[in-house]
Amino acid sequence: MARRRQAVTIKHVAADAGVSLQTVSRVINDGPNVRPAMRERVQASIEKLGYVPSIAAQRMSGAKSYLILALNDRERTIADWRKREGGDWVDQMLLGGMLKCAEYGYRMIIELVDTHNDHVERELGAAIAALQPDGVILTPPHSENPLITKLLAERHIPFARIGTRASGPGIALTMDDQGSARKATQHLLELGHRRIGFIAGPADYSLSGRREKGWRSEMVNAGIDVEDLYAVGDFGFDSGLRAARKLLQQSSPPTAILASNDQMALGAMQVAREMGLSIPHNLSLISFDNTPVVRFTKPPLTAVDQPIAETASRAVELLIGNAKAGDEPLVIEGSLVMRESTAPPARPGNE
Amino acid sequence: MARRRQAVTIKHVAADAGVSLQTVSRVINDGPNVRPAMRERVQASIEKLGYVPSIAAQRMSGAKSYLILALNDRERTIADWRKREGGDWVDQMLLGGMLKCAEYGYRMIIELVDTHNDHVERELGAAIAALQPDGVILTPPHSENPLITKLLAERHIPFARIGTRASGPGIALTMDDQGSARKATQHLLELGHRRIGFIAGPADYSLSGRREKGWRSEMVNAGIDVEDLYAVGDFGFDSGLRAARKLLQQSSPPTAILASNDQMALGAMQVAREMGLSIPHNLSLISFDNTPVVRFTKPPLTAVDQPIAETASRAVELLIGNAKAGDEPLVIEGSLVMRESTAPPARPGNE
DNA sequence: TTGAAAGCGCTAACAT
DNA sequence: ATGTTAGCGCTTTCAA
Repeated sequence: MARRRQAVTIKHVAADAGVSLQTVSRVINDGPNVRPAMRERVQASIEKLGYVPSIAAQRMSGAKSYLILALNDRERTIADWRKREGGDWVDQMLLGGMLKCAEYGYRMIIELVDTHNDHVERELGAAIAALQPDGVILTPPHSENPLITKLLAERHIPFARIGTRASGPGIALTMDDQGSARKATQHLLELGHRRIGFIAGPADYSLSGRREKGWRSEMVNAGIDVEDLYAVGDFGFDSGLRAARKLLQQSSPPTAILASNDQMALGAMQVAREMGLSIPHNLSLISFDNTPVVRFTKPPLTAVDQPIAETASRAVELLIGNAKAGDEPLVIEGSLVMRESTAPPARPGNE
Repeated sequence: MARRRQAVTIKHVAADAGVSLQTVSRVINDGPNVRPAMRERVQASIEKLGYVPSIAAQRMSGAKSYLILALNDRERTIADWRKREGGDWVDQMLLGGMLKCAEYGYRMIIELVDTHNDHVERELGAAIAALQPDGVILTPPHSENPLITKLLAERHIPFARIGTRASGPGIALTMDDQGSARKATQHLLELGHRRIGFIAGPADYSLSGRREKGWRSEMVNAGIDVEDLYAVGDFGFDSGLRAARKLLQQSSPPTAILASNDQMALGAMQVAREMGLSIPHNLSLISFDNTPVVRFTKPPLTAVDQPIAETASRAVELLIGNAKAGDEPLVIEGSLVMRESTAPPARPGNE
């Protein structure tokens, strides 16, 4: 194991520029009290020698680590990767978060941690001790795990909680699930649908509740009785199958369905096909998430886009401190991406 | 900026266990010359205090950084993420690489670098200086960029080159493109196809050549003239469209097509649909890569699976040094995933 | 088998 | 405005 040393250190630069270490350090960190001439001379040496500060050394002397930890649920993430169903949550996090990190000289490290685990604290504690990140991004369901938020708060590590409105320490960011659900429901309403079914996500995700609430409130606003229009799934394809059957195999079935995620929508699609219902002619369908797969179904699905990249990007900015966090949760609006799975109901006003 | 210190350091452990720093260090690193009793005592203190060594400090004193850098092409990766077409290269790298890293206490950091850039060396040099990774994983097209391999070799940083057979410094790993192409072609041959078209990838990817070679050699073996059965694309959907048209709009079109990646296969599918050719009845289709999207097409595509996760995992093992690298490139075999896009030709023996 | 001392590259605190 | 000193947490000499 060759003992590898830094090729060119602050010392080399100092020697080359004929100044003290401290002056070089000041230049690197944009510190005050350096004459422009001096600054330039040092900068020139830095360029010449191709000097880049060692993060490890910077960290050692109490400065920043330039590391942001993105915490994802271990079990779920690995399962998604293995299934290869096209979910791109992690990619979008990287797209938004990692690129924003890079802008400021930070790196993003993905860390997988089990929420349903006695040793969350141990696992997370170990990651923090080893890496000493300058900030942590929590994704659901970690965002609402008190064990995690407590630990982070105690250690005074800045953190962002994505996908939650719950108050508490840390910066809360939400993708406006409720508003998006309203938009989707409105769209269906405007097309003339009255019986709009809803497939909810599992209760242990708070966003499931918010999506449901958005749908429900629009329905109530429109004066529509919501009875028999509600089903629950677990975000999996099979649960979408079951939920859609329940909704569609009744005497007066919905003419449109809003599914709380893409996989359940795929399940609903399958049921429609089995029942000989053509989409969008006999059944309109809108899904949540807008993962890649909805572009390739027949027909392509109208879907609520979750602005994951944008949200991750904002989270990083907030953590790094180049943006100010308010007291209220930061709401990043999603959008409804129109494709070909929605149309007016076949028999307007049917019931 | 609160000057954050390590919560529990090696000193605390030493004090708690009543031994010297050095002894604790030996225990942490499984060093020699520690009596079992001593080791246990120290271990107990470590557990009790929840001590985890600081990577920064370890790195500072010349030890490992426990960081593996995974280098991906910036432009291509970002474009893929933005397109959201379901490519999951990065995810599979993480699945294989990151999990393997975790097994040994390492972390994997994804780094995006432009290959077609005068300052590749600068960019990479900066990342290395800042992070001081213990190993680097190169993905195409970096794997064959001499600027990069040279830099890494000079600095004596262990690195793996994925997707190349080229000799040179570093560990070469390939996913057996040629063998996979042979398998796919054989499968088509066994089904009774003779006129098997091939859509090649762009020439600047060496794997394009290997895939082509596999197809060509099987065809020659079977005594089939390959004329008019070959087209080239650039891995994009549109190029698949063009290539398929060229292949299919001739007097004696192929009864089967092997496309060098999924997106081009999608293009071919579209052309078939336009021409009223049903898959697999009138045209058999096999694609390379097996990204998520091929599960959702109609019909689902038979595809060559690229074992990215497995390859990344092996690369990490080799880099960390828990496996020995041979001189020859390590070949990780892909597999043909059977779905519904292949069948015997409509009129057996047609030409 | 154990411990003490030196130093890794850098920055904060304190001179000058 | 610049330089000097001390120390971060750890590992590697070297000494006992």
